[in-house]
Amino acid sequence: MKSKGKGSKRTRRSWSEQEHSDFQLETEPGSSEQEGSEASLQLGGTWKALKAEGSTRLAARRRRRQHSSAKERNVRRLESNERERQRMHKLNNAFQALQEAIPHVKMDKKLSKIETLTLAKNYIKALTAIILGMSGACLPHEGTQPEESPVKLLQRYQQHLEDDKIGHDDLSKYLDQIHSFRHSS
DNA sequence: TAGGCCATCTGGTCCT
DNA sequence: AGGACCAGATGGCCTA
Repeated sequence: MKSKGKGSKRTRRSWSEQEHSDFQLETEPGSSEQEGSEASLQLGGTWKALKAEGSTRLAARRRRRQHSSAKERNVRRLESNERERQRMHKLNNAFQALQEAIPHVKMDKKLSKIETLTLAKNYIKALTAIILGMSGACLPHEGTQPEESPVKLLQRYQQHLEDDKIGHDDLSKYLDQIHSFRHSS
């Protein structure tokens, strides 16, 4: 895993750190909040949200915001930041769990998020191909049964574990990917 | 040094 | 109304 200085992530000027300069701009009632928001959007280079929004909602939100003081908004923003941080941490934990659920990967290297998703997708496809192949082999009729429940498929898979019927394209693809990850690390 | 990846902040929208 | 979710922006760290 990459060693990333966690403390250094807060080097960007935060909302609360900007509060004094921002609040000084709020001298004219009714103009400060929205203008500040638009200015930040302009600086950010995105007008998508503004274009998409109706004027009614905008006005409602503007009224709502004007009722709260700068201090209250500051507190809500900080709370909101903390919630977002926790949400992202949970998301990262889920990514970590997913990575550990993929065999032959967790000991090798830290996968990026896109690598984790791609590998998991291929792994699922490989397992699905194997299970479908096995279930098809022991069915009385030709072909597979798409309507068969995953539970039944899993049961068939468990019944035929000792048959070792491996060798599908998806599995090869998955194994190739594992191999490339190992060699790239 | 450029590019990839990431954490965090932020404002908007959706949902309960 | 407030929290969850989302996407854009920003800046730091790491590696080729």
